[in-house]
Amino acid sequence: MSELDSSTRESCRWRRRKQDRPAEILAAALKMFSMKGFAATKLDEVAKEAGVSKGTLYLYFDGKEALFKAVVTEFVLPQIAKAEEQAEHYKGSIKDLMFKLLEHWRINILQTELSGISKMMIAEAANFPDLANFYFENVILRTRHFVANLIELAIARGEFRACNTDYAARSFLSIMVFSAIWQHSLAPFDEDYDIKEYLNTHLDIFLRGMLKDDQG
Amino acid sequence: MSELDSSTRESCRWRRRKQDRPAEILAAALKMFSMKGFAATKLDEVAKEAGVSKGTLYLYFDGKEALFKAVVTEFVLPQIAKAEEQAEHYKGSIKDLMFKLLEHWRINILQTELSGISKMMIAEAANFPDLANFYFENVILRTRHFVANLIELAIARGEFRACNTDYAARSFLSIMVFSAIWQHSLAPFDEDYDIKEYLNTHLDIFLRGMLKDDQG
Amino acid sequence: MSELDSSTRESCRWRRRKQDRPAEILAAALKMFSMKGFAATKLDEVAKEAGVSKGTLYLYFDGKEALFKAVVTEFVLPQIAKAEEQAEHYKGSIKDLMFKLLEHWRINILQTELSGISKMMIAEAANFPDLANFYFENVILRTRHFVANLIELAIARGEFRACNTDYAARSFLSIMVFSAIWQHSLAPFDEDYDIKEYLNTHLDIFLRGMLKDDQG
Amino acid sequence: MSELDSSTRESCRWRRRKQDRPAEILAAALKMFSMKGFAATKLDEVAKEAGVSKGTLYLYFDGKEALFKAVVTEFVLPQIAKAEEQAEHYKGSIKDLMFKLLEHWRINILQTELSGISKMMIAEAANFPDLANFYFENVILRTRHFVANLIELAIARGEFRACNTDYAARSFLSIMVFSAIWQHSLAPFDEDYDIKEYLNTHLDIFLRGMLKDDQG
DNA sequence: TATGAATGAGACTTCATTCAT
DNA sequence: AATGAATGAAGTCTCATTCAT
Repeated sequence: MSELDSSTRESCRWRRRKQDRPAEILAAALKMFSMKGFAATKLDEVAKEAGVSKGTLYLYFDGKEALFKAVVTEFVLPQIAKAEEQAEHYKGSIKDLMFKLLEHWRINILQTELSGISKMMIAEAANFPDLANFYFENVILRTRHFVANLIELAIARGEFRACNTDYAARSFLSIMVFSAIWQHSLAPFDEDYDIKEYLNTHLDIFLRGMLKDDQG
Repeated sequence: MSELDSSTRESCRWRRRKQDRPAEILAAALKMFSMKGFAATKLDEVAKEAGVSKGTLYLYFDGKEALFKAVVTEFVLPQIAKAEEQAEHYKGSIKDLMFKLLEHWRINILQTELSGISKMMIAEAANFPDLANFYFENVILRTRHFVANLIELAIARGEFRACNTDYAARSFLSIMVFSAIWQHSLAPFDEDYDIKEYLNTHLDIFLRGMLKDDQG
Repeated sequence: MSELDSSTRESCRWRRRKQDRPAEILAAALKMFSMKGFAATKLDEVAKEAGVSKGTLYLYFDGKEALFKAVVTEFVLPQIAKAEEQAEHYKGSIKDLMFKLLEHWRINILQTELSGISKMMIAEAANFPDLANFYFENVILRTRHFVANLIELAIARGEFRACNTDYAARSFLSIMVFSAIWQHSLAPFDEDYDIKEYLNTHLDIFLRGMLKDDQG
Repeated sequence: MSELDSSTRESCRWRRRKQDRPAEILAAALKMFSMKGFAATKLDEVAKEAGVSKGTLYLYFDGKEALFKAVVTEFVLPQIAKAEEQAEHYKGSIKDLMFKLLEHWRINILQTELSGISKMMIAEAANFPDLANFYFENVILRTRHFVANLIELAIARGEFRACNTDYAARSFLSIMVFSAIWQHSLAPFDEDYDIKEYLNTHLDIFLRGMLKDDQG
């Protein structure tokens, strides 16, 4: 991996690329934190995973907590922006959009290290109140409004039946969040677990429950 | 258990309460572990919460890991037995039974410390593989079969539409598990969160999605 | 063991014999201390070996150190008295007396728990200076004088050649002490070790080295 | 080793002396272990003695037991090699060689910290069976064969009388081992103890007991 | 007298953090 | 910028000792 990458960057293959260091460290930290949790992750491991020395971590981050917070904030916001963008330009039924969103979620989040962030926040919310608050405001609330607006739109269009859009959005989002959490906890023990099937089934039930009777 | 015991120990107000110690310690440990996670919980805190000294913990449990495992195994199995029993004697529609189950879940689990166990297992599954496996087999699979059977019955009765019962059960259960996890993570930041409303909305959607068109 | 003993004492078989407690505890302590050393011996083990509760130890001894000191002082002095008495009444050559002494040593000390005391003192001398001093004065010096006197007598009798009796006594005694130490350390690994053969060979060499040339 | 290294590390007066640390720590550990025994030695003391912090010990050794084992194995084997080498090149009587060996033992072992190893093994053999076994095989048996061969040679040469060479070797070695043990236990209380006199007397007796009558 | 539950000081060990190189 | 040896605070665990019964 490093061989190929380095050859594509400038001409100095033999020297380590300093501009990539933060990203490499963040990726390593995301991997370790989401695997083992905050406390059980040793900075030694993160450093080794990132291919740097332990001291180097401190050149880029103020410490373990700061690294943890950086992982959450750096990786999570771009994803939300992407989702919102995807929705904005979408022409078609809300039902189809929701399907698309889940598919995107499955491919770009669930099946990557990014899904670990959900588990990390769940596990460490009580130990990092300010981070949890940031996450809640900027991730949870923002996506909830986003989804609630979609549902409202669907109701206005006559696609969904009238309902409490806020709680309907919570329901939809809990499908997504739970799938991410599961991925990083008990899914490894759940032998015949098929993410796609799970998401489709759950979305199917959700949509049948939301659509107006004359739809579907 | 408490009724009988209390009559025999009335006289010993001070120390020497060997019979009660394990339960007191387990309760304290559940509280601390579910609040702060395994690693972030100090045995000092558990001891203080239980009203004993640090050394006393070791009279009843072999160490921190053993205590953690005991918390999970001791508290979780009785709850499942209760749920199964409740279902067994139920006369009425599956729809109503599901409503009852969620209500029981809300009152006896979500609003007690017991809901912390779900978060603990999610957070520590990777660090306690054998415990996670035990939990998966004895809690997840068992409840999943239990719910899948209910759904199958509902389909046989013509109450629910035909579907993949295994994944439908996963959907239903993920509602429950997620509500527990939420309770111990971001719910404190979710100011206008109403558990009852959340559960009802989600169940409503679920049932609308499951019921045959001529039902409801 | 307890059945027989108790039946021979008074009539109360069912009650524990309080007058034996200290001796039972000392015997148990000697066993454990000589096996595992002072620090590695737990009072729990001593109590269990003695068949009493841990708290009972404190009724008879002031603590672990006091118990250790009692083991050394209680067991060791009677043995010396015995040896001295044996020598006093002996009619015969010093050579034969030394053989008898070693035989007595082998049978009554080496092959019993008592030999552990030597190892204990060697191992713990630096940690128990006052005990070591007591042991040195009352055991080492006393026996050294005793043996030196024997050698002096043998020289006077023309049985042994003239020599530094003090150091000759040290040599003889180091045979005895070393055999005891070996017994409780590496003898278990020394598969074809035969105590009797060892003592006889060593004594044989010693005597050949001490006897006047015309003796033997 | 020290010559070369010292020239390369002259400049680093402060920290960062990875090359020397293990030896410094081992020396400190040997001192403390042989003084106080395994259990009574605190790693704090070893660290202080070695001039490093407690944590540093763990950079070089896996823990207290590993440190103890390292002390035994690292210090003991070179000594045996030296003794064997000394004997191999010796021209002269076995009697003189034994005198030389004891002199070497006195100067290079007894009067240095190295003699503490004997006491340590005696004291802790039961608590470290695998280490004791290693010590027995590689130290005791090896030196016993070495000495037995010398005695056999002396007999073949007509220098010593015929005897059980194995047990004669045990006798000779027990002189050496005992002198080391004594050094680290009761010698401090033995005010007029003179190592040289002790060894010479004991060797004198041993040799008189071993030599053929026409020798000496 | 005897018990054994309870204690808490003290040891080993880990690991985030620092800093001279 | 990067290293990694060194640190020491903090946590887990043990066990001699106490004391109410």
